[in-house]
Amino acid sequence: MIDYAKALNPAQFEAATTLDGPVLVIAGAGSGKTRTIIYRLAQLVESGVPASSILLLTFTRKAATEMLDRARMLLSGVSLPDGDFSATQGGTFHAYAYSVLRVFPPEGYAPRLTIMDNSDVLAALQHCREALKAGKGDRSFPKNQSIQAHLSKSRNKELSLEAVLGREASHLLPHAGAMEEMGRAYAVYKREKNLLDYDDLLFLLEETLLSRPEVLSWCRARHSHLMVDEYQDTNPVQARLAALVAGLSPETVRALKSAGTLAGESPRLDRESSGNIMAVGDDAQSIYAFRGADVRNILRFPDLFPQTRLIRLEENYRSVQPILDLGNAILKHASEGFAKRLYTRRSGGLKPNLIRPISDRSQAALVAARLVELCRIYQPGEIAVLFRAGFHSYALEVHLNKLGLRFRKHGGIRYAEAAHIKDAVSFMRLILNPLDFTAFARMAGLCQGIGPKTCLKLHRILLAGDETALAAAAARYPDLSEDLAFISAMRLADDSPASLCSRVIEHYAPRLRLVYPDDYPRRLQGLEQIVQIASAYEDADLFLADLSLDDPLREEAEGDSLILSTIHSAKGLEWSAVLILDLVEDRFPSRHALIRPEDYEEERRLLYVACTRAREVLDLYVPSSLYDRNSGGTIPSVPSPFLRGMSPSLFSEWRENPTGGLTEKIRASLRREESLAPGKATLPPEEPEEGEPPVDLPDGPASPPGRLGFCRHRIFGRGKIVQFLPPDRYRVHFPGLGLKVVLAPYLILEQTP
DNA sequence: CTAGTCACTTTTTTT
DNA sequence: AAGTGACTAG
Repeated sequence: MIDYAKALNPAQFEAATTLDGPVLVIAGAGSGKTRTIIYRLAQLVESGVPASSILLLTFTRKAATEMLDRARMLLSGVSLPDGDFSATQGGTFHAYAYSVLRVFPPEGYAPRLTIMDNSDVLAALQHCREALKAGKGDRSFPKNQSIQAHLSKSRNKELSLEAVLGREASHLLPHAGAMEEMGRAYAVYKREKNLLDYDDLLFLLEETLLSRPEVLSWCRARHSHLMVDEYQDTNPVQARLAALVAGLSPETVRALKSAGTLAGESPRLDRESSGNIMAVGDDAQSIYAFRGADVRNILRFPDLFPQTRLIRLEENYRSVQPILDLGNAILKHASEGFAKRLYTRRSGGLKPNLIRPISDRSQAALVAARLVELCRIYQPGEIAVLFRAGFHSYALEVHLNKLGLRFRKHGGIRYAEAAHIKDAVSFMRLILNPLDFTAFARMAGLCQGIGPKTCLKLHRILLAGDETALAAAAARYPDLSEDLAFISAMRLADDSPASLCSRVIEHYAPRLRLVYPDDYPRRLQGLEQIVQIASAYEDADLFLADLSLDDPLREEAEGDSLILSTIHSAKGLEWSAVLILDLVEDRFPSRHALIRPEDYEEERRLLYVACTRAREVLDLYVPSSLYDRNSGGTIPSVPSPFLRGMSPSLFSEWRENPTGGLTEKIRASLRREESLAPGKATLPPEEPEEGEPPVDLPDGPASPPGRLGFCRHRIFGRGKIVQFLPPDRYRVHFPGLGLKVVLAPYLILEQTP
């Protein structure tokens, strides 16, 4: 038997041994959350709950399998009726939704559903755009990328498109009608072709569970115990799905859906259900609001389940105290007061390093040198470089390649979205789903002489279902004829996913050689890899779904590679040494997050998440200048407002000297140093200083008189209004921060005498 | 209609 | 650095 009381602290013990009823665990960063979940799994199985009745929803399937592996190790040697955790299902909400919808296809859909990834959606939107002639010749019309982002946001946040645009892209409001029209065309497109996008998975599952009691019962019977990790990052549908499966009545969920909250209503559990749900999360680590996640979900969990037992894990086992001090300092300035203070019993530890390279170019060199140094102390897999956005690491990647340092990049481009993989996959998709126009277009487009128009024509023939007519039309294009013959042969073959895969590659390889003559071998190797992965599957459609949902191709040898990762992809992970890049304004916080206070706060939590990934070493890089692709030169940068004004005692400060070495700076804060520099005013975000804005500002076109003058902004402080941008924005110059465009409601105008 | 070239912007984060 | 739009020659 496992000695749970010995292995866990009292709070963890309580969480791991509370097996019935709703539980909410608020787990601070590094507080042993994973450990607690693992022990609870073990405890559940020990107490006789079949492993197959436990559903573990996490943010990646990798996180789920990792937990299950560790649980299996824990229970090895303990003989149990059903100790095999492979029976436990775990993964994302999306993967779970697919697993149900696959068994119960929604009304109007054929049983074999194909899941679209990002680029498939863009291709589909392009198609709709052409069909509708939307925004033709209009340069101000949004790009597909942006249309996709806003349509999806509108669904996930459950707001009208207009509301979403009004909040974050009001310049697109004139196009709201056309965008909505495209959205409708896109919905029709998906349905006709039997395709689902990521959002459909969630909403169609909800629709199914609400309208078909037998499916709901099936789900509840299948999984009596539900655990949801990273609950602070669930969006409203996800929260409703979890609540439904856990036993909340469909009526209650409907009320929740229409009102957004349960005002006055008292939630009801269905009698048949167990109400066994454990939500785990940390409101201070909520970083997915951009895709509709709502922190209020975790705060209101007890309203949904009134009998909820609330457990807090507060002791930190991960980081040394100086790192926690910085984390606490970051949260201290947060506008919503998180009553949170991380502490550890670990004593000692180094202060985080605050390093100021001369430019972002030299930052890459310094980081690379530092990584070499750290590799002498830690395994490469114990070291990570984190950054705000995928492209921030490009310069570093070049350097690492030059030095021959192996690294793995997390986040950014997905392996499964590489062109050659998508090519091969589109053959497989077409074999499974003849209606999949997206795949058809991709395949046909590979053939010489076929463009978008021909493609459309051919597909129309294909839809009519006349095989001979299609063959006749394709006769003009020998490549295509071959492809079609190959596909119909494969449809009859009924191969295993792996052999299907290898036969597709065999067929596609000559084409690959023509299209990518330069790196043909590398790409072919990448393709062979997917055969390996496919061999783990019994059903080809499951394999393809996972390819879109989980990117299993990303797995590679770990341990001997450094990790480069976006902060979002670093969620839930930890390393001995963590280096954070580009802590300067415009990059971190991202320039997109400066307009609305709530976005700005999310950036702050993002930095908090990044810092709390580190166990022992934490380096923060603040380059003094950034390469500017417009001018071709470098421009001075402003340190991130999250760091300005922080006590210098939190850091060891280093400055790059002209020879490329580092000099330690003793007890001088960024802020002091900056205000010593002549002519450069500094404006710490939370306590703005008064400063005369420069007079030689570019003046905008004529604006209503009397409206210009000075104003205040909660984050940026006092600034001079330079230009009024109808209908509701101002261009304002903030001393030390430069020009910003700000929404009028966030400004307090000063009276001009 | 396709396919190639050129200039231009755009670019957060994920399922 | 990649994707997009416009333009032109076949």
